[in-house]
Amino acid sequence: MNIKEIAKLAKTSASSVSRVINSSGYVKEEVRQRINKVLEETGYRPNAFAKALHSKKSHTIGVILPKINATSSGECVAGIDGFFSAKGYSILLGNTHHQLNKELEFLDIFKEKQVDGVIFIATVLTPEHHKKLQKLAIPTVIIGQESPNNIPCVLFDEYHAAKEMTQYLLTTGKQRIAFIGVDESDISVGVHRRQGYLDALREQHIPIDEHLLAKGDFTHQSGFAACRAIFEKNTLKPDAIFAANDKMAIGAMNYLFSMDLQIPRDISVCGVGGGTLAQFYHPQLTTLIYDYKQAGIIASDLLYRQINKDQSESITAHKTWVNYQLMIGKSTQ
Amino acid sequence: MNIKEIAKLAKTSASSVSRVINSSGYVKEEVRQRINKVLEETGYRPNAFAKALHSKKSHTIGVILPKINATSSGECVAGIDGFFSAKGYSILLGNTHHQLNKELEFLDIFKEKQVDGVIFIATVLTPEHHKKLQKLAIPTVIIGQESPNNIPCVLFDEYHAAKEMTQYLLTTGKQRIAFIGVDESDISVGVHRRQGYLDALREQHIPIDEHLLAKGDFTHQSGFAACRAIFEKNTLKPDAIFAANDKMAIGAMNYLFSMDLQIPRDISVCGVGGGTLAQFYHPQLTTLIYDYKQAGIIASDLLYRQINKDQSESITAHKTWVNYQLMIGKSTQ
DNA sequence: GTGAAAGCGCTAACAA
DNA sequence: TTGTTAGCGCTTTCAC
Repeated sequence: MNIKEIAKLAKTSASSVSRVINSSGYVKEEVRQRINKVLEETGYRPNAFAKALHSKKSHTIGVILPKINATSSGECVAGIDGFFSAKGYSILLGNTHHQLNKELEFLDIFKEKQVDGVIFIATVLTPEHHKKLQKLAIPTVIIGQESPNNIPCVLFDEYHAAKEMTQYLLTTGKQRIAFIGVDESDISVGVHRRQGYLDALREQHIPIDEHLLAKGDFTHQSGFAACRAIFEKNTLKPDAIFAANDKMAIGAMNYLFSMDLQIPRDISVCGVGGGTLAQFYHPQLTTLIYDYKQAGIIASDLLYRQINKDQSESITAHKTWVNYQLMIGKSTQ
Repeated sequence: MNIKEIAKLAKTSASSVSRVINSSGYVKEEVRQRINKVLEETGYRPNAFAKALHSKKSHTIGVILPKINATSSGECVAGIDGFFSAKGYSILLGNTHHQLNKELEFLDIFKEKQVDGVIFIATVLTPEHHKKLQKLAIPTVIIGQESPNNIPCVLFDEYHAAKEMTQYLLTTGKQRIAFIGVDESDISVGVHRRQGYLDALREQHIPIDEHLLAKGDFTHQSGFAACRAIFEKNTLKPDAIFAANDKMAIGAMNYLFSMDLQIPRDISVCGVGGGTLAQFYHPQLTTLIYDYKQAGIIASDLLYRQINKDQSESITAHKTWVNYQLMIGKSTQ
């Protein structure tokens, strides 16, 4: 069913039908009613492709993310979707399963599908990414990593958050704080969070003990393993564990439970994230809350303005920071 | 950059460029190389709209779901995405935030955007849904609810799963098993899970005590509240609590902890879901595991076959069941 | 082997 | 007010 057939049924021309659908231009009331009736009866929907082909607007936003079935991504997408669906845009999903080449592929697909903008929930940004992003010339916003080109990005203040968490642990009297981080290729988490931890210790003149540092890969299992490694390596056990995310913190706790240690009586544990896992765990996990949904909304707003920027608009800042919040639970004391 | 410009740069015609891009028809090797070179240099991507306008295929699948930032939906989408992105399709997201009218809206949008198929992760299906689905005439698969039209659906065997869980609780010697369900408008969860529970009790000739039945709305808070209501209403306390999902189970546990009860020593608790929350909770939650990702994959496969059905293909069954698995944790004994 | 031309469904400029 | 017409970028006959 196309616009011409509708026109024929309503005994008028395609243009008039178009005018009625888009409420543009004049159509005599009588004709308008005839057209509306046919529209109603047929349940006709204009073909978005033909429309987009003409308008060069797809009203679609591409979202690239590492893992859709992860809390942070899910929240982010919820925020993006909330913002954009209210504005009449749809979300095209690009789930990379943490494969870098997939990210580049999706940028190509999105280009083909003529998305009006791209939101990139990034983990690792290679020079190749930058080249491609530059070449694409589609409005883009990055969440979670800095970009060297001046693509706007929405960032979590990992450094200060981790520092504040460490400082908090220090104020509770902890002296041997272990840190479970991730690989440095992830700048935000692997580098900045660890640096915040290190600097907090340094400022209190607490020597860094390399044996208290371990690495995981975001999973419970790796948190469990990292915690075990730390315990087996140190005769002088840690009195607190700071994991770079909640899942690893909970993995660590599960190791501690298996060793019959009580939390927080024997040892404090904290993480980063602040999802339902942390909130409803028992004991409730002390964590840093990042509002991922909010990040999604902020990114959407930045993107939307880029897409509809009027000439006079002043240049927006390239970096926007999302606030964090230290949530003190029952897993530290 | 369009195909004509490419043609001009390669000193040939649009047709030949098209032939090279789609490897259809003959092109002299020399010309082919010239074209490929230009393609390479320009990073040209054909406009998917123009293509789709012609082929009537968008290579896009619309997915409608109640809440993207929920474990089950996220897993489902991950499964769908895994299947379809391998086949060269993209996913268009329709996040309804549990608003029924949004579901209908998305069906319209998807129709406009010419999706090749729709996967509907359903919560509640009204007659209006059926009417619309029928009218759309787009290949569709429903996950999680039955459809009266013969739209293929992927179902979780809620009834037998709930029954088996209840039977398990009975074998552990429990006599007063409370049930925290949800509203009956959700047939799968609200009706079938409860029915499984009720029938398991009936078969053991255990009288149903209305005071042991409560309702929540899937949230932790409602699980907490429902559990409190049950405790306050009954002088003879329950010895087990079966919640219709894990979140409510954990809400219930948190109430029990607040009453200084020990789990499972004083009371058993179990849920349905089997995500990370259940798996890594302490004590590990006894639960029914549904493989949502698998459901997504199965649904995708059904949809894919519908889309590319060859005339001779035998009619597929309308209902496909996804297996469940009883995971016995440490929250019951 | 190749290019000109028609057409996919829609919008917008233009003429009536 | 209305209808005719010319594209949007691509694919696909159909002549050459």
